[in-house]
Amino acid sequence: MQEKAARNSNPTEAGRAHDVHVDLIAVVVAVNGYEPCALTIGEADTLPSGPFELGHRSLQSGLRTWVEHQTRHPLGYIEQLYTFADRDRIGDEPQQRVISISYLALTRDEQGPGSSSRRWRSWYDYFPWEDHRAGAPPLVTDLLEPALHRWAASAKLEGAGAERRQRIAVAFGFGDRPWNEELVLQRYELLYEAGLVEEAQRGQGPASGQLMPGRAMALDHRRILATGIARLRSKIKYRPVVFELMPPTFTLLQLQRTVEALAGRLVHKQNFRRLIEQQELVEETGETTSDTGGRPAKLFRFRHAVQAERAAAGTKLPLTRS
Amino acid sequence: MQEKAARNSNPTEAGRAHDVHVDLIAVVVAVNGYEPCALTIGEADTLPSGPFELGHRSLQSGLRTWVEHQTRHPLGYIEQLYTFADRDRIGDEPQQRVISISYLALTRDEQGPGSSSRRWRSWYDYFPWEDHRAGAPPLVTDLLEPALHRWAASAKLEGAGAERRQRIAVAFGFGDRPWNEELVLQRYELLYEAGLVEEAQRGQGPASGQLMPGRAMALDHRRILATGIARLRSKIKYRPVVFELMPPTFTLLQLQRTVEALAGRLVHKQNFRRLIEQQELVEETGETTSDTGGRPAKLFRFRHAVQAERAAAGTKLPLTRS
DNA sequence: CTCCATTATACTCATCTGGAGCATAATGGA
DNA sequence: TCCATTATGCTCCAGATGAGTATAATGGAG
Repeated sequence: MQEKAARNSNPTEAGRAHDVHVDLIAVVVAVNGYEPCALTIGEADTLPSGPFELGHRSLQSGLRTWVEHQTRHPLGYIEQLYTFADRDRIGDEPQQRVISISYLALTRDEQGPGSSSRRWRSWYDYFPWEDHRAGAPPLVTDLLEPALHRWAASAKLEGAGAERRQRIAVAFGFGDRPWNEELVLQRYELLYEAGLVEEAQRGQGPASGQLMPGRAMALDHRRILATGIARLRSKIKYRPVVFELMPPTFTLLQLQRTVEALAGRLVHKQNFRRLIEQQELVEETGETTSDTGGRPAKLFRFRHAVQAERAAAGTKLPLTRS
Repeated sequence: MQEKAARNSNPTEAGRAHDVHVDLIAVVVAVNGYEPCALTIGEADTLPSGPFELGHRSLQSGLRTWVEHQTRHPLGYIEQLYTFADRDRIGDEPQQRVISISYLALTRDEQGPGSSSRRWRSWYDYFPWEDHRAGAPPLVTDLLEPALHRWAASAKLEGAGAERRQRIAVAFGFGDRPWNEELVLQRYELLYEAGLVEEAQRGQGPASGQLMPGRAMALDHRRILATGIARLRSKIKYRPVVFELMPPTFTLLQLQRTVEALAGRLVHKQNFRRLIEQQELVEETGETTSDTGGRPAKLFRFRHAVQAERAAAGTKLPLTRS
């Protein structure tokens, strides 16, 4: 009844509202051996997914069902990423509309049974330009930068070249700009726009032009993966989500290496510890391990209590205290 | 073809994937007279919305079409909010599944023609407990706090009461905890869970128990509005989106009052200016106005260039510089 | 057994940033 | 002319952050 009130007052609505196919799709992340990995299925590079059905209690539970069926891998933390619809990028004419509701899930790779259909692959296989842990990869300055600048130079409209150059510089940190690890999606979309990734050339006949290194994925899955990486890189900075990827106990260096794997860049060791400890995110277990070589390291565990205690603001407004 | 690869490897898929009705729904925000307003339609408290159709080029353009048809109001900035599916909250049995893809849009109230079907209403009409510009509203301590604590006390399971009390304290800033203006959705959901808002009692027969002040909305629109407010309150802190709500030129105090209207709390005047100016978000027009009383104020305009120049990180990791 | 490479952990120091408040400058109206 | 009011500039202080130095435990090489 209220349903009606909500829809009536528009002109083109003449009963021809039509239904749409809805897919649930997951970016499942784990960090294995300090490599950040995404879960894929089949031989193709495909993210786990499946249609949203009547039987599903909710979007999340539907997603859980699909992923666990397809990969035999249980999911822990889940959050919604984004809802995509314009699949025209892939080049298939939309006879019927498909919508993809994407999710980010964090787990650990407990090697259970049934791992045949599941495959972890480092996300840097798909985005080799994103790993700056050993400094900017040569690939960036040797291949990406010149290719992107050629694309900028090929702009037809007045001023469009300069605008492209600026977008490129901001996204990739060229010139004296800083590298911003969060701009994963912007970088991928720039490369797509410049025709430098395989997905951009699908449906265009035989491959034309030079492609940048990095595995392609099915459909628009690489874009969805980029969205997930960007979200995670952003989120680790203001929410204690890294711990979803850690074993129950760990050393501070293990924690640091995991963060570095995700962020794709190195952090200052002493300051990292200070940050973690002053926020009281962890507590000592009392045990130590010398598996790491050198002086034995204390083992810590996540203080689950912080989840409830805090809500983590992130002020950037000069609020008044009183 | 790859489509197939993506869907084949799951067990329950036996051709019975079914289609779903997809609605696009908008939280359209403007600040009128320092009151943050949402756009509603009809007599009911309903957000503008309409079904996603084959004719729509993309989700966003579909949304634009609906909102502009329903309200004759052009939209500027748009971003996706969240995709909702579990309408069971409203109490209607799902014969068919409905999915709502919600968007946040920012505009200014240029009073054009055809405003009959449009209606701006302060979002504090719906969430009176969210306006802390004049300090915590009496409503919070006089009504909400006792009612929520009664609910916490009514918990059956062991420990559940304490857990509820903690959630309440964090969400509303009780005890010596700080008020966090971003937790709009958590607060609404707590009140919903506690049965203190009208929506929670729909389909439950005649109203039972005491309701908190604040207008209800159709369906789950109030939850969607809460999501939009939360997103906006968070976003103004790290992206220059306020300017979408400002006239072309403005004084710094006008800008400040607008931010305060959105955040629901006061900011420190001098520090606010410092923040704005050091980030070079605005530039002087060279003119002044004395409409404000007292010493005439300089007029500023937004430096649109910053959109391109920066990408705004938000580091919270102790990165190494080299 | 000693030395050394390696990792862990504790401090120090300079700088930056954000929260607060004081002081001075222009207005219009009483 | 005085005053209320708003605008705007500047100082101060405390806590957070970036960076580096110093010391503590290990295991393994010689």
